[in-house]
Amino acid sequence: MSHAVVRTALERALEEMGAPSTEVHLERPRDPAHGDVATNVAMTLASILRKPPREIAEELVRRISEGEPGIERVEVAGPGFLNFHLSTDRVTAGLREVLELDESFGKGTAGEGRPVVVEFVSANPTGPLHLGHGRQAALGDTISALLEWNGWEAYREFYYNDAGRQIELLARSVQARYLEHFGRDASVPEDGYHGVFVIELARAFAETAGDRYLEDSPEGLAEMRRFAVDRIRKEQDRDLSDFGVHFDEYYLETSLYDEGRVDRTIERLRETGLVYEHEGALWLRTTEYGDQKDRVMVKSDGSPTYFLPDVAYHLTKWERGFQDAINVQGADHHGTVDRVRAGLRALGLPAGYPEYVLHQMVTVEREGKEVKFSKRAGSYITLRELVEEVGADVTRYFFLMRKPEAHLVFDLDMALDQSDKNPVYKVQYAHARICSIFRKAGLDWEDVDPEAADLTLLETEQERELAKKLTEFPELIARAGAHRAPHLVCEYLEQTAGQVNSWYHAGNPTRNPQLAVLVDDTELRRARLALASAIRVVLRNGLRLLGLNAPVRMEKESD
RNA sequence: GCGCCCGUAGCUCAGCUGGAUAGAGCAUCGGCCUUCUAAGCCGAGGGUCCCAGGUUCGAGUCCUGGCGGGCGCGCCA
Repeated sequence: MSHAVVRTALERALEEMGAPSTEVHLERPRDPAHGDVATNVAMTLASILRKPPREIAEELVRRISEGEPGIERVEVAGPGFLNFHLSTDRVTAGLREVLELDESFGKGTAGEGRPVVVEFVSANPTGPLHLGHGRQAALGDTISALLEWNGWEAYREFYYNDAGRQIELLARSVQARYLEHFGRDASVPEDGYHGVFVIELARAFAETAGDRYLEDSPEGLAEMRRFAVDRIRKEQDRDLSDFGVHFDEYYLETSLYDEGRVDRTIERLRETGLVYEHEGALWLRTTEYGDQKDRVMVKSDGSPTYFLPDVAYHLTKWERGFQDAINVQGADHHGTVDRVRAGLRALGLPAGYPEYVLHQMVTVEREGKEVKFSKRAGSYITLRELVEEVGADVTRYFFLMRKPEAHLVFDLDMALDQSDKNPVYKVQYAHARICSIFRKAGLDWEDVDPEAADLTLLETEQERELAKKLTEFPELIARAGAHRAPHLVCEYLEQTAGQVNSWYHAGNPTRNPQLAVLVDDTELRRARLALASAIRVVLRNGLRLLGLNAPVRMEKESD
């Protein structure tokens, strides 16, 4: 790539000067006037060489500017920066690579094909998914995609807590509504589930089971539990599927008990010598590994706490061959991180396993005020309600556009706006506009032969900047993947779309026919079509990575 | 009280391994409509980067101490 030219030139010049070998840091200057590539080596070497940075910089310039191919000129600027201006062919040559690689442009190999399990959503089957789950679904799915783009083998996993007390409460809640359905006196437990969906569940259950469970019985409750969990799981699956999220595996907590993994985990922990009894309960000395306090594994009544199956579950990840595991969870669960890791370390797993991406909560605002309405769940807005109102693409993008650890304000007014003010539409429009140029020209993008185009004709500043932006895409994907940061992709797409839209509009034939893609000059037209085609590739790849559509044309929704 | 996260323009937020004059969108203001689609375009104003120290050629970024907000600190899940 273009940076390589500069790097080799710099390294050679430094060697000639007898400078100690250092990491040469190259960066893309924000201001185009500062050239295409810049470096601060002269400044970092100043103290080592005991020379003023500008003096070092000037010597480097003397050694480099002597006819280095691809480098048009080098300048010293500011306190000692070196600014490289590349020749246009060096800047635009990258476009050929974009077109050749097409759907795989942006892919990297950092993961070397290694497997990584990404756990996310992991909602209890006790009600409809809320917005926190939605954010998590978008994050987990996209982080998985980012890892795949960087050469990992991502495995999307959903852990079902189908064994605990919450399930019992759900069953009790359904039972109460069931009795009410038949006109009996009953009330939902105080800490039970009060949403409308419980009434729906009870009614549906009454329709299939009839009135034969009006007497309180273990069998009846078990039937209701099974029925409710099954229904809710199906509903959650449908909501996630409509949101474009699919899992490779649903791991059931009950299976940990059924397969004896929980008991085996206790045994293995006992062998570490970190287990002790206190006031009738069984504890693990997690403080040994940095936890705030020791944790109870088995309560004095003989039942395990949540901690134990959690450790057993994460142990299976390691045993299933995942040396890398990422958990996407709400930040309200961060208290469990240290203890789970401590439990795993006691069993010999490495520190820091698994890795966590903790995200903050979501609030929805309309006209600057928070809205909390919900028809079905009562106290919270469901994912489905939001998706039905603004669409899956907009919902996904909005959940991804902020870094996970920051609180997210979902602006409904902006989400419902179908103009370029809405970042999602802005990016999709940019893509559709480029596609429309090809329609207008009566061409398919496949018809564009990058080899036949003279890309040095793309010499306006706007086109050079655009070409640079497009060729930065792979680097961006690498960084976003390494940081587990989908929001960087959103930011990149929005910036790129802005540049694209402005390039497109500048070439409006009624205003500046000479700047239009479809100019009369055949050679220039060919070059611009190649650029347009490269734009299409990058925008589409970015949108797909985020799990959004890349529409060829935009249909206005009239309502 | 202890731990984690956040604090950047009126609002919502970016800001890479510490770099040049701190950026974007929304909102506001000014100018543009017979289109490679004006649900748009061009331009402008707007800043104590929470505060105080420190590290160094250089700090929004790193360190220490405060302040403000969120979350977590059960033999709950």
